Amino acid sequence: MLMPENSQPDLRNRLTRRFFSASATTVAKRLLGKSLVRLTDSGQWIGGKIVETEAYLSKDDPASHSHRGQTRRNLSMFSDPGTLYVYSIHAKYCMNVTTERCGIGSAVLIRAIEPLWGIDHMQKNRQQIELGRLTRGPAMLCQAIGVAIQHDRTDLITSAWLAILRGKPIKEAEIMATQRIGISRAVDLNLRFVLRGNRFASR
DNA sequence: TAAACGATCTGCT
DNA sequence: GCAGATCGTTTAT
Repeated sequence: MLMPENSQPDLRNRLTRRFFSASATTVAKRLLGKSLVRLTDSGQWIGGKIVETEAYLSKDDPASHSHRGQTRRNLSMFSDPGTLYVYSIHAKYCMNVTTERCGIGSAVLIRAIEPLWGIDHMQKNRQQIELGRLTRGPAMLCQAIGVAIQHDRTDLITSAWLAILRGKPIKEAEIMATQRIGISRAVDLNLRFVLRGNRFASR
């Protein structure tokens, strides 16, 4: 399951702007199985495989931060596709990637990864040894890979330290759609996507 | 400027 | 499984 400690993510497999230029729902599904990687200050790539995402739409989605239009907080959600949107909630941070096109305001919340690279580094970041509680939730994930509010607006296509890479293709049957977690509006939309049976997804 | 509210997590049962 | 911590942003006064 887990990759050998010494294997490195291959930056040649980086996703393009085109990948993120689809609807949030499509991108949310397609991000499953991709690798989220971050270069630390000490020159080490850390991260893992995306196993859980949620789509937040621009229209007809009252749960989306963009629903009431642009504010200071959600500005980056309206940027070019492939831009990082980091927001704070409950004194923690969560990360999204914008989708579709500039000015739309749709994005995908990355909720959980399967730890693969730099596990020891992520454990230190979180003061958490247990793998099952290392990156299992959007705020845990951000803390583990050291993403915070100052990284809002980072371009995932060109950034030297943060990237998403292609992985083994995922079959539709491996994807499970459920209600999104922790929201009070538009609860009936099935916009949360999980790699079926993966132990690193939340819940 | 005050009050309320989260796209949450942790620690303790 | 549940109560409580925690703090930036939004909304009300």
